[in-house]
Amino acid sequence: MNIGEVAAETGVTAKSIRYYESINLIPPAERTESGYRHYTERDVQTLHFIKRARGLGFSVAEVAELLSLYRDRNRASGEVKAIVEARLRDIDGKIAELEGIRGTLRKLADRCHGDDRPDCPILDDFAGAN
Amino acid sequence: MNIGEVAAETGVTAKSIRYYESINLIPPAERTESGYRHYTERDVQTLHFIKRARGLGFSVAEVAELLSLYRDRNRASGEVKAIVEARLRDIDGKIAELEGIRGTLRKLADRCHGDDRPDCPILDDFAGAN
DNA sequence: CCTTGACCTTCTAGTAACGGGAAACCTTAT
DNA sequence: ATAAGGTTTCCCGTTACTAGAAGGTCAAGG
Repeated sequence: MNIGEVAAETGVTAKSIRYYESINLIPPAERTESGYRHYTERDVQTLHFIKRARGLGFSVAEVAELLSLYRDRNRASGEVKAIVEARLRDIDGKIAELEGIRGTLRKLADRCHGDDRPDCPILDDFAGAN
Repeated sequence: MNIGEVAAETGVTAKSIRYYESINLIPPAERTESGYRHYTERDVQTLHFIKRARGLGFSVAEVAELLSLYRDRNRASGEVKAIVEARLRDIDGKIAELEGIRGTLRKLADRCHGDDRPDCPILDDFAGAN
């Protein structure tokens, strides 16, 4: 398969596939005589793995770790779980932060009448008024 | 005040202050004879405003809009509120996305024993096993 | 055989919002 | 006078790509 077919099948763009190759997330693809990249079913599976992990918010660096654990038939599942737990803590922190912000903004927005008048508690707050 | 003093007082780094000037978020600072930037109390207030808005997750572009509304004594509070409501929708979307991911990862992590054995439902999932 | 259009190749530049660090200049204190 | 510490500009690096340019390749149709 060439890169376009793989892109269509995996949902990873050709640009991204080349990018992943350039940063060594995936090994360099085989080339046809004319220089086109050529992929096997195994490469497609790897890209599915990457897409899934990226979709769950893992950074490319984390995906690289996960992939290397995936390829190591002797890995300890504890290592994988540790990465996932770290990501979960990260997510919990982000959700908490966003909820805090949401609470603040919700209160400010509710106190702003939001019409043509210039009076605005939101801007007053940002400007430091109490 | 020097840039360093302003940085200390506002919590915005000198680097960021120069950056904000470079992108015209704030007007160019006055300069002393020798070229040092010189700030007034008003500049400090503006930076407090920026810091507050950035801390609530508004992009620099949004902060620029908010600042210009803040400076316009005739603005309609509705414009401000619209920006905040848009940000709130954005936050709701992000929280929902993160909660979805969290649910998925939580389930996967709970099914992984996380010890020295290689067997790992997390990697199985990423690899496409059902 | 030639052309056309859809692919493919590499390369560069841009994105958001700065942080790091270099080289050179200024200020303040001793 | 000199040392320490602040400031200046400038360029690179960060994340994970996307956009686009210039040019080679492949398959189909006339």
